[in-house]
Amino acid sequence: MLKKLSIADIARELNISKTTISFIVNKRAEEKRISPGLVKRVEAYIKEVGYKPNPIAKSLRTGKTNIIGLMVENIADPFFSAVARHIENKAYQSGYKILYCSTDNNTDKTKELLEMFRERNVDGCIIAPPVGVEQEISSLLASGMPVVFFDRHLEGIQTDQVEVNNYESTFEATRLLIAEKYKNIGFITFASSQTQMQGRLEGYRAAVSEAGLKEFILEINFDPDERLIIDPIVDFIKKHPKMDAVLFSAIQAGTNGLKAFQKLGTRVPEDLAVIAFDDCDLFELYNPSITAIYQPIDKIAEATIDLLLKRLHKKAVAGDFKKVVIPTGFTLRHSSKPVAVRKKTVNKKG
Amino acid sequence: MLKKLSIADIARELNISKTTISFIVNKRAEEKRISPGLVKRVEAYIKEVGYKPNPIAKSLRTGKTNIIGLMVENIADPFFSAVARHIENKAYQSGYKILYCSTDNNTDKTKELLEMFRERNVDGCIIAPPVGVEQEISSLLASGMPVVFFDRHLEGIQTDQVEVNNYESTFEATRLLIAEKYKNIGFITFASSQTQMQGRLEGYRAAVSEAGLKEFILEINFDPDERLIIDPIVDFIKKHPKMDAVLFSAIQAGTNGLKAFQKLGTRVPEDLAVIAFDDCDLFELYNPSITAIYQPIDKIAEATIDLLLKRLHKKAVAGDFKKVVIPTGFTLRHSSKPVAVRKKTVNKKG
DNA sequence: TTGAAAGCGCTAACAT
DNA sequence: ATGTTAGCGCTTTCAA
Repeated sequence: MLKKLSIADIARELNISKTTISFIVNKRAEEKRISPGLVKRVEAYIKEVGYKPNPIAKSLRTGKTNIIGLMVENIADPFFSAVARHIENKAYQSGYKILYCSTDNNTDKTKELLEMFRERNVDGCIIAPPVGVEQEISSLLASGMPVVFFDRHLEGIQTDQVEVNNYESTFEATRLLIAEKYKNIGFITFASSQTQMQGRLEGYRAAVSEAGLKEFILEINFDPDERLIIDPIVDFIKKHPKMDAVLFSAIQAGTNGLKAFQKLGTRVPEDLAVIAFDDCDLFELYNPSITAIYQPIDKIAEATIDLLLKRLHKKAVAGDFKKVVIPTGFTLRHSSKPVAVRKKTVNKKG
Repeated sequence: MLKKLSIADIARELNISKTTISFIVNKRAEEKRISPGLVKRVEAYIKEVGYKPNPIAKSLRTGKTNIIGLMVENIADPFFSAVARHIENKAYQSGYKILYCSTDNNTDKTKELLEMFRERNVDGCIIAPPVGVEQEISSLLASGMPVVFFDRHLEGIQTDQVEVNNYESTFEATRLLIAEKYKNIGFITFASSQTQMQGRLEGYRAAVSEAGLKEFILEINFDPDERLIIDPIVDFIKKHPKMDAVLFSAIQAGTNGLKAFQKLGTRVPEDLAVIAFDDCDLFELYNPSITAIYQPIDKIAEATIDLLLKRLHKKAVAGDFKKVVIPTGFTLRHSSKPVAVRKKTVNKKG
């Protein structure tokens, strides 16, 4: 392994200046009116010896890194990792690499991470922001850093953003349960002031209120330890025996909700009809299958990275921010309507 | 937003040299015997104005980037994203950031990505390698880049690696099915010459052969389009009506296998007993619950990043590579043993 | 049409 | 105990 060649080595070898080579390498030969002969000779030599400009030196000089900072709540979350995958694809196609990090919705950690993005000179950021970092994001924005929010936004901050129609999704889902004659519809969610969670909560509340029904809301403090999610759900269900349907606000609520049902022997939809926000294989294969609101992850990711790339390529007007709203989809399955003929369940016999 | 301060600004302001400041900032004041008074004055000023050294300039000078390259098959895969999460935690604790990318098991793409890691001067790489990039990895290693393999390795390449005991896992799982008196045990896997998949296949074959039973093997060409996984499974099951048990070699085989069962109306374990490699909520909540071999992802990730950090901190002896084998766990559920008293299933009535 | 040279911000060998 | 200075490899202004 020989030492990597620098532009100076090439210049010396070819007996021409670094400047000329730099122009050729950066495809500015024509603009700089370098003779085609020279261009050919240099390009041939570069290919022959496999010269690649050092991106770090380039960054130091230009201030550009060709790196995008991606900040999600948790990269292990299937939603965020799927978004990351799509973003990665598009970013690499445009020559950008991705530095990722997880916030855990921790404000202090997020602030550090934002500071890191600034120090590292990432060219732009894609962020699913926790509340409480408004000031830091504003400062980042003020310093000229392009920032695109996705999944949620921060009140009072003007920047590009991509979201699904959270309010409408739960509003319609709740109305569907109401149309099926459910009278006591619960909403199981996480305690969060994030905009997307607020939107989902408000959609539910509006539909229930419109129908003159009573609210049953459980707000769980999110914890990676799933027992701390399952147990409150168990308690909530026990506490409200009249509840005949439930809407889960997020995937972790839905899957842990099913685990709670298992503990309690709750029958779906006989004891409790169910609709879940976010879809997954489990909901398709569960018996009975679970009706779900799904987020078109590919569309969300693509809109997000497109917005950022437009900024990076200066195709977007400074100060003119876009808000893209992606509609969710709905997968109607068996958990959300009463069974006409009630079947005997095997569970009770076992 | 003022321009960021450089070490030169501080030097001018404090009327001392850049060198001194550099030593102080890099905690080498004592070693360089800088007077405590000065150290204090400088540190106070630095804190006051919030000076942070520019990591890019530092990288250019030192050749170190404090960036780790993480290369997985697909960051959207729950296994890999969970590994990524754990690695991220540990890496950030040690001051390293992570650049990630997905190979899709595509050789050409992987080669480009490896080249990118080299160009970008990442300090070390964590790689789940596809076959076919032996030469490129060797060259990377030869140039002094620390590389840790995980999930699988590449034949003939000496480097640190972390894996689970694939062979033993499927060997024991198959023996378990044999002990339950299953006679025609199938193995549903993906066509792959990767070491981990080969290990799982061989474990199955050894156990079947030991018991003098017949092999039933389905090798599917992996495709992100799940229909192209489900359909072959459906065909395979139809083609082998005598098959009474099946072992899935990976999560995508298992989940799509259940979808195939759904299409066919296959009853578990009455028609087909099941054990799956990799565990997930679906297997826990499916009816009947699915027995699974699980990979301790936290342990895998920790062993991997530890190995790399040891290299980066020069705590590992050059040329002395470690191979860490993490034992899988086994979650015995209801899909892997005959039901003593056959229950009538509700499915058939509905 | 091409080249010389300054400088991005930092580190470290070499003074003093 | 602290300072001078030469780069790391690149881009770009200015000059020729």
